[in-house]
Amino acid sequence: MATRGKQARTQKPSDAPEEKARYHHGDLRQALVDAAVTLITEEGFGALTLREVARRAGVTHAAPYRHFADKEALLEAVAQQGFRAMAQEMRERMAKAPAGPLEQLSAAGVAYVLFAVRHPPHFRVMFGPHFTRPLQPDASDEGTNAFALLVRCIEAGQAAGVLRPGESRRLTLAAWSMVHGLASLFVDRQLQEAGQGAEAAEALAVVQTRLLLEGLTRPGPG
Amino acid sequence: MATRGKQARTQKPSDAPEEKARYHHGDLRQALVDAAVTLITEEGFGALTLREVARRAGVTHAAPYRHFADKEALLEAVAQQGFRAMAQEMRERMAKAPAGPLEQLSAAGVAYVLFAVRHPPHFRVMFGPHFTRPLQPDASDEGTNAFALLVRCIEAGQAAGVLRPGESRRLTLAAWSMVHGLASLFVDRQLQEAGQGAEAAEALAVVQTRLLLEGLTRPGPG
DNA sequence: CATCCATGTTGACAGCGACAACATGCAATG
DNA sequence: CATTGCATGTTGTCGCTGTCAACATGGATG
Repeated sequence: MATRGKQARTQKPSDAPEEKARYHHGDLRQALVDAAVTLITEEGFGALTLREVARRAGVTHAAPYRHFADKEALLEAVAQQGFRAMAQEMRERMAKAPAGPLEQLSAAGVAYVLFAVRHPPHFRVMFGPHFTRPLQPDASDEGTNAFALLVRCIEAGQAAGVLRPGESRRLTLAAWSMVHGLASLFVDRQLQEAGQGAEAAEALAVVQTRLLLEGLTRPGPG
Repeated sequence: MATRGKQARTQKPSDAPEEKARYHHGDLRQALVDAAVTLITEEGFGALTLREVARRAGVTHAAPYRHFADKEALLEAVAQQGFRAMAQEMRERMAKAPAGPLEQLSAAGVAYVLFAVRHPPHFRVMFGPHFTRPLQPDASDEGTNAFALLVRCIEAGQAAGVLRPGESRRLTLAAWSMVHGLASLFVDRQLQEAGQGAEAAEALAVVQTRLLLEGLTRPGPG
């Protein structure tokens, strides 16, 4: 959405095989991705049609096939964009938070939930039932992997002695399940009572993150 | 799936307006629901077609419209069946668990995750992005509401003094988020490393439930 | 036995995903 | 600058789908 802009025009095509979209339309590939997201936002998944996406991008119904093998490939691009954006938002919020491991973990979790609330189409495509083939490895590599960020927070907290020791993946899975569940419930409109805005989601995420850290059981005497 | 069987045949149609399916086919309405679930399981959501569902039920392509207003109405029936089945499985597992509030809560959570793992199509339809209109109230009323079961467990635990006091809905949301997130991650194949079987899911759900109760932070001295 | 109406069928239409054949225009090459 | 190649976009087509209207059928009711 923000990190777009035209690419360098003097580059050889063989240098950047992924960004080959600047001929007639300018950047049809990205325009199609954006149109798909807008369409899902406005009309829902049932209205997501390759032909309508093409219409909104101002091209004919077969033009998308020059950039995507099929409808699913377009959704894969949406998912990849989503994974990148989510990881970036998490990193940004963590940078603004205090340096402590618990604060970093909380920031990561809140950012995870907030991304889902602010970008429901991306979140749903990323984790929804829309893919028949597994997502390309690029969608889960280092720079775009939110899970890796959680793992690092957890291990830092264990190293600092503020988190329960043991297999870090267990703790990570607990944190991931919590924020993913909260995000899913928001996106799937199961939490209407709690309010729909990003502020409500943020407040809820903060509270729930703390609950996860401290546990549901009654705190010991003292 | 199991609780089917032909309904009483001597009943007046006006007495049971919901179960009006036993004329030519016998019970086409339920057969269509079952065929839809099977089709999703075998071929994925992309292959879910009213015409294919009709084919598998042995009727022509327009027959489903005598039982469902449109494709979405068929999915609504799948979701309702799912909500009922999930609540029932949770009740059954809670009945087999010890009577303590924590044990009951754990049983409810584990059953929630297990339902999702064992019935992915139902779970995805129930919480997925497939509906343009909100689910019928029947899908979220008493007998079919898993959330209500969680609330009762939480409040019982608070009354017994073993759970943190305060707004019960906050604790309930934490528990719901955890199990819903775990279930979603399983169903959406984000947890391949942890194994795919129901046993792996059950073990993981038990561990994660305990982690939620006790918290991620290091237990105090003593 | 006669009738009615819920249930199932047939036929049709517009829209969709996907492919093949064709048209266009940038850009590298001379 | 003119030529040419190939990435990009267009047109036309196919089978399939969701949905509707008109029609056929046969159990239940009298």
